[in-house]
Amino acid sequence: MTNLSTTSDDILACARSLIIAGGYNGFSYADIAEVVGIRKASIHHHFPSKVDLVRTLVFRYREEARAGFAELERTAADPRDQLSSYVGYWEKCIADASAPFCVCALLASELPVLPAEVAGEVRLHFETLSEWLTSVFERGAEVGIFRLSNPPQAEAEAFMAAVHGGMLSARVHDDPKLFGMITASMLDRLSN
Amino acid sequence: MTNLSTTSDDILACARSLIIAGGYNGFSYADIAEVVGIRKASIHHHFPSKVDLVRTLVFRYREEARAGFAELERTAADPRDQLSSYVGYWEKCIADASAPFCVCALLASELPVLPAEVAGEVRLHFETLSEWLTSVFERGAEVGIFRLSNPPQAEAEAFMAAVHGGMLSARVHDDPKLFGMITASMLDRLSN
DNA sequence: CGTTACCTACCTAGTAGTAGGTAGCCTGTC
DNA sequence: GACAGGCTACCTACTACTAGGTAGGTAACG
Repeated sequence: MTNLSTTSDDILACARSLIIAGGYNGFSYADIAEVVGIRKASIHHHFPSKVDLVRTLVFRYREEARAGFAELERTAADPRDQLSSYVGYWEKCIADASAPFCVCALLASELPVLPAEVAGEVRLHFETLSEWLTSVFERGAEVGIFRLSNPPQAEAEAFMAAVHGGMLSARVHDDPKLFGMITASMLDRLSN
Repeated sequence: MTNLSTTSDDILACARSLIIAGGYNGFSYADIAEVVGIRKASIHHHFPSKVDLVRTLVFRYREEARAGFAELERTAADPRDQLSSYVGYWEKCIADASAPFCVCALLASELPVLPAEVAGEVRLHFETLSEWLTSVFERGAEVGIFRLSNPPQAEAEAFMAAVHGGMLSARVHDDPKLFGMITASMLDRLSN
């Protein structure tokens, strides 16, 4: 049991799901206060400003993602396995509605109106993600598991784009399986 | 010269670019008023509520898109040409920053917090788009121009997802060429 | 004379954020 | 062991400002 209060974690978790639903301007301190069961002013005690809150939130998200990639490097058997574990993770998040969208993908869409500090964190996540995917595609091509018609970086970027666009399509059609269909189609082509 | 005032068109055009930048909750009547050079209250004369404004805007956007697809059906030589004209259109919009994001893709990301009327319009656009893309892929497969490893619908959805995700990546990296790289990678695979 | 397009002036509700207070809990010191 | 000081986590009550929206007036025009 940690000696740190769980309230700030509750605030972060709540803010995360509110951002996933409607982005940076889609929620307020009042919304969080109601869900967490705390007064608006008390949130300012934990996070002086909204920028502090969201910057912290994205920073943690980024660290979690990085840890997830490291975990996949250790556990997954080969590049193909790594990719399908990655999309499988998202399929689960979308299907059980626990996190039906990537926080950073959502924030990225409103990047021009985001406070600079938040925008910077979002950009860093995209770099982390595209670097990891590129390394996976490179390894897959080297080992001969993937047959790529384009440079690994281009394939990785296209794959990443399809994942983010897939989240969007699944949201619009309110159909988690659509995400699976799209990512499966992307994975299929890697060895044909 | 049309006998309709141009002010309401100015308002719509302004709102469109504001939505492209930051979504539904990312702009206000005050923002529009300042750009168009009119008072806030005067916008309510043309569009009683924000929902009216955005619903109208998305409806027109949807009609424009539909007209664009019809145009491509008439002018483009074959399915491959249609797809590359489609992505070429977006490449231009992104490169000259005239409309660096699809209005409906952006609104779709905040779908859960969107007013129902607007959400409905957005969903209709996605249907229009995925139906057209599916028909293009079907025709391409029939004629033998495309060699698909998955059903046309799955390929169309993956293509559409990559286009939307590509806009996101181009925005994050502030690099219009990234969109071209991603879509080129998608097009390449259709005949390999 | 009615309609259109705009205006000023306003309203209510909500926004992020602040000031200042209180209750509980450690911790160091006599 | 008692107690003072400081710290954390919360509170009520507020500020300044912005949001979308309204009431009612005016000037131009067919």
